[in-house]
Amino acid sequence: MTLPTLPHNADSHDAWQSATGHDDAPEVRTLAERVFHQLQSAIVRGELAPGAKITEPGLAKTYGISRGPLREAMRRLEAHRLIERIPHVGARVVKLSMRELLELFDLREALESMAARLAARHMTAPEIAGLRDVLAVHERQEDLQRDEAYFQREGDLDFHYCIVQGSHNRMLMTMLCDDLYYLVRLYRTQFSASGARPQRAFVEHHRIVDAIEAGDEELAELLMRRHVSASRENVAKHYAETLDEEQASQPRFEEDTTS
Amino acid sequence: MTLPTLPHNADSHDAWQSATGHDDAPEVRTLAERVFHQLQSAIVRGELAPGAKITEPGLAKTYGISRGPLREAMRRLEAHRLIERIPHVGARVVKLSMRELLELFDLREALESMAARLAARHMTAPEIAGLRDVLAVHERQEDLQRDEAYFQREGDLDFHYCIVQGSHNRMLMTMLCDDLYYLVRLYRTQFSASGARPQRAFVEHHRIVDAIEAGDEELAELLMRRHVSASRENVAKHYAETLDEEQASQPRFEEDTTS
DNA sequence: TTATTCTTTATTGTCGACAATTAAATGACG
DNA sequence: CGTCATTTAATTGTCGACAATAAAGAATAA
Repeated sequence: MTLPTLPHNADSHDAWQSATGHDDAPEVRTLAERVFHQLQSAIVRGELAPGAKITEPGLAKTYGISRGPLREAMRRLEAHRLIERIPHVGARVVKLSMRELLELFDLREALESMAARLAARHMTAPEIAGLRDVLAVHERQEDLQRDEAYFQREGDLDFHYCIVQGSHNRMLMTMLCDDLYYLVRLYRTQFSASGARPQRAFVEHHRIVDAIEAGDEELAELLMRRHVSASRENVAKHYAETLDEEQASQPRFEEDTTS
Repeated sequence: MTLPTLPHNADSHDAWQSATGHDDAPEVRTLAERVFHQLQSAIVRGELAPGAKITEPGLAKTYGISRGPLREAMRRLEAHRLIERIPHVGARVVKLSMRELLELFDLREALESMAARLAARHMTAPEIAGLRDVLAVHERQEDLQRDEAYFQREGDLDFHYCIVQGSHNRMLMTMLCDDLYYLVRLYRTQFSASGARPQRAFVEHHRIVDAIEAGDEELAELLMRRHVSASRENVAKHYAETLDEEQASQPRFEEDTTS
């Protein structure tokens, strides 16, 4: 075996460790990454309509870059399930069906309940304090603008975001925060989700934090599970008719808005 | 190699629906896809050593293609967490640490227990019959080559694969079968995993199928949870010393084997 | 000798052009 | 008039070359 005569080992190895993508500063060192974030934001905000066709020349012209970086950005969007691609055909912004939305809730129920359990096991005192602060901020916001504002923007996700963060499980964090939460946000814009059960969700959040603070893994998991499940049932009931309309309406294609 | 006969879907809309990636025929319609599968197989089989540096010109020359398709394949590998990339620096085959391996088990516990619950709810009679067949095949194989062969190859994964399939949840199927299971297989080659609890796992598998056949969601979920958790504890105990060795051994870099 | 700076070299990021494939448009035929 | 084959247009897949960046090595000064 040859001697490790590489003096740069230590530094670069640490660099690889921290390269898993959870730095505070988002990755914007290349054109492809910048366009990826721009497109991701545009899709989640609804600026690119669900089902809209995406053409590479169109977007390349829009963002003033070549097709090379754009294709890489689109590959990442496809991996995050924000667009769908077919070889030699093209790409479209993903259009969540009711079925897929419910599937998404099942995933969240499984993963976030696990996150809550791990959070109850691993969260430190200052982390829990920070979580309380998040809830306090939400309380003021809710007190300010009354009803059904809690779920509207990032507020609710902030809470779940912190829980996942507290699980200290990097893979779980990546999977939920980097992948699924963008789909959740997309659904909210797509279904113009007026979640509309603010105070109840708010109470549930508090209960979950209580369980985490008490270190009660079982309870934290159970409460989070109910919380997500209740949200799922709420959506399923509220949009029961949407499922029918969806089947009835023809698969009308959104036109390309880029060229 | 035979030329891939492409099953051409007539209705383009159905094509979009089925484009989520669960066709029986793997997607090999483009160079990038072909190289992606080749690299994926090479990594999982250990032909590309964990931590080995990957250079684009090297691989492009090896596979006889340009850097364009290769970069797309690498992007997909990165999304599947089989390689790690740093802008302007390069890519390496992922090197699972013990911590990440245990994190992976937590994920599997959450997702597969949910899959078992959903399977108990949604699996049809013929699907359950097929699952029994899988177990029967395993029984013969185990009967043939006695010990610790069950976990070695695809055998164990086949079972879990079928359960996930039975959940009828597309997102769950994608997440487990297309993403995580390749990491699991990678870990087995990387840690040369002699799982070594064949008959017990075999019994557990049977119990799980029983619960699913009975339609007992709660029990199926609980048993699958215990099953994965037991596997996790088994690995954690068996490789408790590996964690120390890992910290002790210098982060020796695997050299590039492509050029 | 050791640390620092500069040079060199190799790899990655980006671009424009060409080839392959698909979907739509046009025309012929029953 | 409807159906099928052919042509046409546009988009995607692929390639090679150039520019930008970072790591490795050489040279200089303390």
